[in-house]
Amino acid sequence: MKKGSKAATPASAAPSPTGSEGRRKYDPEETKRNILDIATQEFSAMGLTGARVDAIAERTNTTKRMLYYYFGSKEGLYEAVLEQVYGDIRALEQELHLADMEPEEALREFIGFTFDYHDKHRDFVRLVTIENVHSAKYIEQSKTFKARNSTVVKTIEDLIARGVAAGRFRDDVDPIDLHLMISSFCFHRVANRHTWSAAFGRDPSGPRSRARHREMVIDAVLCFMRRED
Amino acid sequence: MKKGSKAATPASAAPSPTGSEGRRKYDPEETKRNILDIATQEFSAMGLTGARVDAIAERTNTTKRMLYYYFGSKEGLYEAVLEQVYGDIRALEQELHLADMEPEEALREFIGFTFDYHDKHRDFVRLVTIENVHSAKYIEQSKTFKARNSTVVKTIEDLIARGVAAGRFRDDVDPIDLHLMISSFCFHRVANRHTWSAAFGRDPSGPRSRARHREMVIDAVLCFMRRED
Amino acid sequence: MKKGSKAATPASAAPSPTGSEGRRKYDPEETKRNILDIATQEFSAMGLTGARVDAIAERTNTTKRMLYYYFGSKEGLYEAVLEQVYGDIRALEQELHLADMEPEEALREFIGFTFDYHDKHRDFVRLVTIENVHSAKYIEQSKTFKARNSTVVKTIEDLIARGVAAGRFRDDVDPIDLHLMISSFCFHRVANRHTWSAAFGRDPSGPRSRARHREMVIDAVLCFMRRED
Amino acid sequence: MKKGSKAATPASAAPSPTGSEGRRKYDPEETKRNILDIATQEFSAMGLTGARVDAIAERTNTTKRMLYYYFGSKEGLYEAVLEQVYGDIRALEQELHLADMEPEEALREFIGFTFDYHDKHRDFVRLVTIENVHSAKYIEQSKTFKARNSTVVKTIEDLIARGVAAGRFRDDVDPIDLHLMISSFCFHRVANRHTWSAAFGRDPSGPRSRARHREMVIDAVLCFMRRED
DNA sequence: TATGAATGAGTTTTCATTCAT
DNA sequence: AATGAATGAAAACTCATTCAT
Repeated sequence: MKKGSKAATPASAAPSPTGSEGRRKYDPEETKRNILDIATQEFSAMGLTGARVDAIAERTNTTKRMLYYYFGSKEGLYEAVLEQVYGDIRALEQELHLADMEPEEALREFIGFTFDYHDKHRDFVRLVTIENVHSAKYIEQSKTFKARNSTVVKTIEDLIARGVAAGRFRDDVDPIDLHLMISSFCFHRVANRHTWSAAFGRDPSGPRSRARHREMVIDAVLCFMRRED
Repeated sequence: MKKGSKAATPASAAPSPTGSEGRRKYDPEETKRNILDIATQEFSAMGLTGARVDAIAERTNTTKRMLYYYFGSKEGLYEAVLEQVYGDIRALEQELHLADMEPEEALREFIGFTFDYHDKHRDFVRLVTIENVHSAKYIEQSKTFKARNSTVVKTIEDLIARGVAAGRFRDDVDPIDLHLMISSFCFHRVANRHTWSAAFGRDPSGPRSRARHREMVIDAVLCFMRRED
Repeated sequence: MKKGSKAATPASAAPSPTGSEGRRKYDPEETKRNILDIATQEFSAMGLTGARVDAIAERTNTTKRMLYYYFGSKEGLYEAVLEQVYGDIRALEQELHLADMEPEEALREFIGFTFDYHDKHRDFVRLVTIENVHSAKYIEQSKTFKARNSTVVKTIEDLIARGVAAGRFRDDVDPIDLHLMISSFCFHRVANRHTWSAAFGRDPSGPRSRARHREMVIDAVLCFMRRED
Repeated sequence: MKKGSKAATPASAAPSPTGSEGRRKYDPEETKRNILDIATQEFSAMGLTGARVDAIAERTNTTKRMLYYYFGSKEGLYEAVLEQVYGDIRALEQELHLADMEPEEALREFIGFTFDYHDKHRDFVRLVTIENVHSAKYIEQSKTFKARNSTVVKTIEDLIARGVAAGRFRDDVDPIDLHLMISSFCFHRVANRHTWSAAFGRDPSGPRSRARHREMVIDAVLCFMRRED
C-alpha cells in the first residue's frame, strides 16, 4: 500500500476478514473496494467526462492496470460506482419498517429519512445528477436497478393505502408522484446548491437551513396529502 | 443557413436589421447568435466537458475560428450560453406583473409560470444541472447574474408581504425558501427524468403527467402557505 | 488616429511635412513610419516568430490591412525593420569624422561610439540577435546592407593604416577582426544581459557598470593594438 | 534507433547500463536522453517559438506523447534542454584544475577553454542567444542554475587573486567583468556569425580564423590584465 | 483608404487504454 | 498480481492572411 487511503467509509481501510491466516499481501476485495471508493469521490466531483482515469488511479492504493483488470474500462468503473450508491439508499429505505407505524407518522418518517439521506450523501446526489446529464444511459443497463426501485413504490403504495383507509389521506395521489414531490425538494436543495449560492449568496443546503427545510418539506407534503373534507 | 435552429430567444428568428433585402453575408450579430444557439444545444446535450468544439462549429454557419474570435475559448462560449439562458427566464419573470393580482392569484400564477418554463425549456434545466456539476464556477464569474436574481427575490417578497397583510399567508416563510420549494419540483421532474424513467418506467416530465403535476405543485405550495388559524 | 502613438522616436508623431496645405487626413508616410516604429518594438521584444501581427496592428494607429498593404507580409515588415535599424547605426558611424583625428584618438572615439550606441539602442541589439537566430536569412536579401557595411571596413582600415604608419599600432591586425573585437564586448553585455543577470545576479549593462565597462573595452583594445617593441 | 544523434553529452553515446545484452525496449533514461538530444538540436536551430513539437517527436525514437509524459510541455522540454547545456559547460570548467597552474598560465588556459568550447558547441551558443530573446525567463526558474554559476566566479576570483599576489595582474578588475570580457569575444564570433557573414562576406567563426582569433583574445585579455608599472 | 469579420491550415496538448518487465 | 512506460487518436487552440463593406 502506497499510503493510507482516505476512503469515504473508514471500513474500507480495515483489513479484510480473511480470518486467522493473518494479513494477506494481495486482497482482491480490498483492492476493488478501494478503487470504488476513490472512483466514487472522483466521478462525483468531476463528472463522468470530467474525471480522469489517471487521477483516480493515483489516489488509489493500486495502479491503473488493476482498475482496468477489475472494471474493464472507465465506463465500467462508473457503472459500478452508480450501482453501489443506488444500492445503498434503497437498502436503507428497506430498514425503515414503515408498516409498523401510523400512516401520518410513517409518511413523516419517510420524508425525514429522504431529507436526511440527501442532506448527508452529497456524492449520491451528484452522481445521480451526473447520470441524468448522460440521460441515464449507464444505469439503464443495470439489471438490479429496476427491481430495487420497485420496492420503494410498493412501500409508498402501502403507506398511502393505509392512510386512505384510515380516512386521513386523499385518495387521488399517485405513489410515484408523491415520491417525486418528496424527492424534489430534498434533492434540489443539495444538487443545485452551487448555482443557488451564486444567485442568492446563501447555500440552501447549509447547516443553518437544515432543520427549517426539513420541517418545511414535511409540512408541505403532509398538508398536501391530508384529506380535505 | 442550414436552418432549424431552435433559438432560445424568439428574437433570434427575426430577420436581420437590413430588412427585406435578404441575408447579409457579413452579419456579426447573426453569427454570434447562430454560434450561441448551436452551443446552447450542444452544451445542454453533452455537458461542458462532453461537448466538442468541433461538433459545435460544424453545425454552425461559420467556422471554429469564429467561435474563438467571438468567445475566446470553449469555456468562454459556455459562459455566454449560461448567461443567456439565465437572462431569458429572469426577463420573462419580470413580465408577469404579479403586483397587479391578488396574493393567492399571484402565487398561483408564479408557480404556474415556473412550472411551464421548466417544462418547456429543457435546455435551461440541463445547463443549470451541468453548471452545478461544475460547482457553479462559471456562472459565479458573471457580473450580471447576481443582480438579475435579486429581482426575483424582491418579487416574491412583495407577494408574501401582501398575502400576510391580507391575512391569507403565514408570516414565517422566507422568500428564498419559498422560491426553492417551487423550483424544486418544477426543476426535478425535468432534470431527473432519465434516472426516474429508468427506475420507474415512466417519464415524470412527459405530457401525460404535465397537467396533473402542475396542479399538484400549486396545491401543495398554496396549502403550505395558507395561514393556519 | 486612435490614440497618441508612443513611438520610439518622438519625431514620428510630428505632422508630416506636407507644407501649407494643412493637416492631411491620410498620410501614407506617417502611417508607414508609425507601423515601422511599433513593429520595431514588437519584433525586438518578441522575436520574429514570437511577435504577433495582431498585436502589432493593435498598437498601431491604423489597421492590419494597411500593414499588409504597405509591407506585404509579416516577414516583409520584419525585413523593413531590420533595414532601418542597421541603416541608423551605419549612418551615425559616417558622421564620426575619424580621419581628422590622431590614430589612437580616433580608435578611442570609435570604440566609445560603438559602446554608447549598443548601450543605448537595445532594440537594435535584440533585433540583430534575433536575426542571427534566423541565420541572417532576411538581412541577406537586403540590397543596401552589404554596401553600407563596406564603408565601416574602409574606415577601420584607414585608421589602422595611419596608426601603423605612425608607428603606434601593430601591423598584423585584420580590420574586420578589430571591428569584431570591439563589437563583441559592446554587444554582448547588452544582448546577453538577461542570462547574465540570472546567473550572477547583476545586470552587466546596467548604469552602475557603464562607465567602468566603457573604459575597460577601450583599455583592452588599445593595449592590444599598440605596437609591442 | 535512427542513429546520428550528436549528443551534447558524450555519455549519451554510451551503451545502456544493461551491458552487452543489447538494446532494451523499455529504457526510460535512454528515451529521455534521446528526446533531450533531438530537442537540443531543434530548439537550437529554430528557437523556442519556431521549434515544432511534431518535428522534435518525429526525429525521436518515440512519440510525441512521451515528450509530454516526461517533460510536461514544450516549455518544460525547452527548460530541460537549457539546464542540460548550461550544466555541461559548467561541469567542464571545473575540470580545468586552474589552481595547479601559474596565474598567467591559468588565465591563458581558461580563455583557451572558453574559446574552444564556444567554437565547438554552437548549439549552446544559440540556445543562450535564444534564451536572451526570451529575457531569460525560463532559465531564471531553474533552481540549480545560479548555484552552478557561482563556482565559475570563485574560480576566476582565485585566479585573479593569485596573479595580483604574484605582482603580475592589476588589482582593480572585477572577476565577473573579466569573465564577461572573455566570454564576449568567444560568444560573439559564433553567435553573430550569420549577420557578420552577410555584412562582410566572411564567417568570423570559420576554421580559417579560428587559430588567429584564439590568439587574439588571449593576447588582448592578458595585455589588459597585466600590471602596468 | 479604412475596418471589423472571416478563414483554413497548422500547433500544442490531452486522454483512455495497452504493453513489457 | 503489480507497475511504470508507451501509444494513437482526438481535442482545444492559434495565427498569418484575405474578404466584404
